[in-house]
Amino acid sequence: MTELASSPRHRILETSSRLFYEHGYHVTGINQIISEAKVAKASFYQHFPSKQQLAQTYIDNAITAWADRVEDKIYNHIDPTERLLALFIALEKWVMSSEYHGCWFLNISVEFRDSPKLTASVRNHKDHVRQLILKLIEEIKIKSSIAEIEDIANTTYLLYEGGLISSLVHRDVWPIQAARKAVRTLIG
Amino acid sequence: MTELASSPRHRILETSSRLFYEHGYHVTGINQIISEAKVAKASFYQHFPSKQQLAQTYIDNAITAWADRVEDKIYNHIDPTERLLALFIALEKWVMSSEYHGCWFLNISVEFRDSPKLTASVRNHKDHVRQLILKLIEEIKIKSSIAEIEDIANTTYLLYEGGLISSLVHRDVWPIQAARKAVRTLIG
Amino acid sequence: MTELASSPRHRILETSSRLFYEHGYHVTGINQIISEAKVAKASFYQHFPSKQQLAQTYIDNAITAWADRVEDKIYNHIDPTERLLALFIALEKWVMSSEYHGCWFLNISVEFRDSPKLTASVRNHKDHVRQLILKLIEEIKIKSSIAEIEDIANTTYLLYEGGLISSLVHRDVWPIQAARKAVRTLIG
Amino acid sequence: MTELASSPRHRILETSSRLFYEHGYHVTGINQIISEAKVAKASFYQHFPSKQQLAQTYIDNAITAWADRVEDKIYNHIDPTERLLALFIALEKWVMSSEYHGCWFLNISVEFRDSPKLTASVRNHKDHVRQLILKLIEEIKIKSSIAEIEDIANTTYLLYEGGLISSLVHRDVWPIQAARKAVRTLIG
DNA sequence: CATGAATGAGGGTTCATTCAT
DNA sequence: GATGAATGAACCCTCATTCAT
Repeated sequence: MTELASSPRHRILETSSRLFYEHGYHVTGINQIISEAKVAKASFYQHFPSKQQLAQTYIDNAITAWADRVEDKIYNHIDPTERLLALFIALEKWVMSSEYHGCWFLNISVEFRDSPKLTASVRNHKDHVRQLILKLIEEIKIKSSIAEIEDIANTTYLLYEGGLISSLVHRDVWPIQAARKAVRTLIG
Repeated sequence: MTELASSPRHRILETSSRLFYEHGYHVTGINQIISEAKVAKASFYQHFPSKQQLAQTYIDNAITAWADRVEDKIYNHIDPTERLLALFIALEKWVMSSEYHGCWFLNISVEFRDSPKLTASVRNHKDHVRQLILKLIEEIKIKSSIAEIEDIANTTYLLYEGGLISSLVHRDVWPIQAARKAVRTLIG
Repeated sequence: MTELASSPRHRILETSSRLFYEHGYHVTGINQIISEAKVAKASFYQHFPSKQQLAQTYIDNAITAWADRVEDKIYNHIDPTERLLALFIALEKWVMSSEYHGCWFLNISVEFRDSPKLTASVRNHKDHVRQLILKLIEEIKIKSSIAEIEDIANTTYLLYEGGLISSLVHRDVWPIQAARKAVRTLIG
Repeated sequence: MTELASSPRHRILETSSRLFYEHGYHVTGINQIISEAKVAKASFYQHFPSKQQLAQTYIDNAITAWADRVEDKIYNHIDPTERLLALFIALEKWVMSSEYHGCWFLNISVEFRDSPKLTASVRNHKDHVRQLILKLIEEIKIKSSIAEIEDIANTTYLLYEGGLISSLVHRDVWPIQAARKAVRTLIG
């Protein structure tokens, strides 16, 4: 941590992250952010040149935080299969916590379909997710061909993403549970 | 047809649908809509009581249009398996047309995560999609148990949704192709 | 009566009179009038060239109606003093009916301080009221000098007007009752 | 003084007070106010949350200013009777200045007959005026009974209010002069 | 480094009025 | 004579941003 918990910059980031995630970028105004973060308006622009730039920082931070959290969950386990399933179980808990407002990154992709830079960040992140899944599948199916492994990885990735978005749509945990079940069957 | 192609109401609907889909609801202003639809501002409000209500109409129309288009594509085929795959193939064509800006309904779900009414419309629609897939799977796997069929339907649905959202994220057709391949394997 | 009770013109007049009186001219829109009067918009403009012109008609009608109503109340009595007091008693009943929203004419004078034509109508009307009071005082104080009678008439008029406006301000009947008491004392 | 004469807030208040008084609240738009006050639109809303709230501030200020001005005029005199009449004389001068557009407070009561908060402010103010008159009458009629004093106070108050509103209606100073004459007679 | 006042452009909505039928 | 669709201007208000201190 390079910044104190109560630094203005930190408060802006915390507050805006919460608001962007819960309600969306476009419906969240600067005034709401600075008011809830208890920061002066000019202070905001001292730390972030624009709202758009804040969004970029928000994404970058979210990507890092995701990686940290998920790697924790995964490498708690030793068994390769359990490592893969940990991905789904973590998501289940999150969805059930009723603070789920969709996937941070998919939401951004949708809200910023016009912004090449931000969508590229999300694309890169999701590519990493796919690589991670691929690596985990490799550990599980060590005897399978590369092509087969890639197919399973893609399928797993799509089930994961389908679970992410459908849990938002249906406001229920069943999609991510169904995804886990399908993956379980898939990897034998 | 109750309205001529050039009626103001029709033009508003066409224009706003395009803009909402391509760029999003919140970044599209009334001024942009009426200017591109070549309609006076008060004419807009003669036909729609509010921008929010226009969004609701937009969704309802999109749901109807989706059903029409998809049932066409599906029931062109006789073979049950081809019927199911037609769902994916149609999507592939759409994504490849480079006019793909994500799923109309998932986008709405994300952009309106705070609006219970609109998200309910999308949820209902996606439930219908799931029912449709279930029906198609039933035709294919006539000998399987209900539980098995339901699992396959859920998996297929999640792959479809995963393909929809991932095609937007990656701006590529591979996700929906991978989904089709997985479904092909799944239904044997 | 030159018009049927349900003619469009009549309905417009009835509705707008009620709305203008209860809420005011400027806060009452054409749309509200035609909607409550169940009249098409173009029909409205067939009968009245403008909203302003409707206001003029509204005033003129109100003035006539006032004269009709008041002369009724007054000439029910024979005793000159009771005739004068009838003016106040009628007002008391109106204020107590809790449908009192101020004096039709004073309200107009205030709401249209910029419009010479409408304020002139009200001024003429109030001059008539003053003449009426003068005539009634003359009947009562037949032995007094003209100057004395004029003073009493002016005082009575001012008490009446003060009662009218103060009943609105205080939303209570006491002002008009106090005015009546003062007049009673005044005329001995 | 907490604000310089040329502060935006001050200019908004000065301009809107003038416009509200001269032409009325509902016919005065925000655009007119900010244009004449030479203030940006957003600056307006930095100082006042809404036009309605500006009206409330306008009333409160007018009430304070009234009290200041009137107490000045009254307590310039020592003789109790002259103190009471000073109330009427001040009004005469104002009406004759030809900048008279009615009583600030009565105008508000009429224009905002639907707004309980604003009418309550006016009602309170007018109650204070009545108390002030009562106090002045007490000083004059020290030998009279309480009931008698109250009657005289009420009558004086109603004559004052009648003079206020009738000076607007007739666009002439005679009503307030007649009111003064009546009060003169009344207090003997 | 931190601030609150000030801003231009635009947000969504409603106004009184006119037009074609 | 009656209608509902269409209009330009104006409504009140909020946006992301900058400036002077």
